Amino acid sequence: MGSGSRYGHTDAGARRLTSERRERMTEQAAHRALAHPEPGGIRLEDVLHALSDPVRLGIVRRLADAPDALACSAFDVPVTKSTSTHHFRVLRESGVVRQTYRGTAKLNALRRAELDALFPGLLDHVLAAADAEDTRRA
Amino acid sequence: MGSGSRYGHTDAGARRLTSERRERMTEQAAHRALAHPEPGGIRLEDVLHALSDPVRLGIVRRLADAPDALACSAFDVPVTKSTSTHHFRVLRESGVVRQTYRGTAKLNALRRAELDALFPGLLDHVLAAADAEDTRRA
DNA sequence: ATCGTACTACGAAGGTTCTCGAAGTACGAG
DNA sequence: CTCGTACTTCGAGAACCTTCGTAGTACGAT
Repeated sequence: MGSGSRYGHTDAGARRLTSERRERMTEQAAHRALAHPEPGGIRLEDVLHALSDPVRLGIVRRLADAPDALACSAFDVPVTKSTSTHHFRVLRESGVVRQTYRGTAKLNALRRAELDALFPGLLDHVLAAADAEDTRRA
Repeated sequence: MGSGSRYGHTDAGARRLTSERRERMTEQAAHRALAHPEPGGIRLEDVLHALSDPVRLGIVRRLADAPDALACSAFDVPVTKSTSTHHFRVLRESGVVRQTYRGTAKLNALRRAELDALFPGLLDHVLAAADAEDTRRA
């Protein structure tokens, strides 16, 4: 999980996610390993970026209310399967969720404890803010 | 400040900022009015998106430490003037900062009270998270 | 009136993101 | 083994973001 440069010509520009595109599914499934950032490699800006998309924020909110990990198919997202895959990957690579295979399903769990250790209260307040916005607009 | 569609073919896609590009500087300066979203029009996703850029987060952090409003030129951002203008506009249009003219300067102030009313504790926790990340990496 | 400082608008480049459809792989059930 | 379900990869398109340089406007001071 190196850091890829992004946007523009200067080194001071934003840096965000890297993808492990070169790892084919065959191999991924073989050793059942999905690349996750270590806690120390989780960056605030990536987390905020991940949460700034309505589809992904919806996924995270749903996940926060679930007692257990959920398969990708358990979410009612307004996009196709392939787009859904993309969003789950962004969430995983930013460190927001942890994904594990289980049979044909891929389980998703919020990395609550790790995020709380890094950024105390942040996730809860974002979730509360999302709820507050819902209430306000209702 | 309508909402423009963004990305892709479906209506379910993300929606974010609109720009008031058509207002020329002449007119802006004339009636000294910059478009700001009303408190009710501030959206969580826009705020998170605004804060997910390192340049903008830096601006917001500096602003949070300042007792008074600061001119754009008071910030030591690693980009050119025109790029800086862009970032300040994103911050303004997302509702994070309030901008007012004063002579040739444009003063920037965090919309703390309004943001706290909408999303209690969110801004403080993002700022704290940014500090925590700094500390951790030092 | 002229000058300098502060900020803006415009046009463009280059990369990223979100989206889709079609085809493919992995796994468990029958 | 074959089938169905779950998820992925690939290829593509459109919109968007960040960045820049150049040229321009606004305001205060000289």
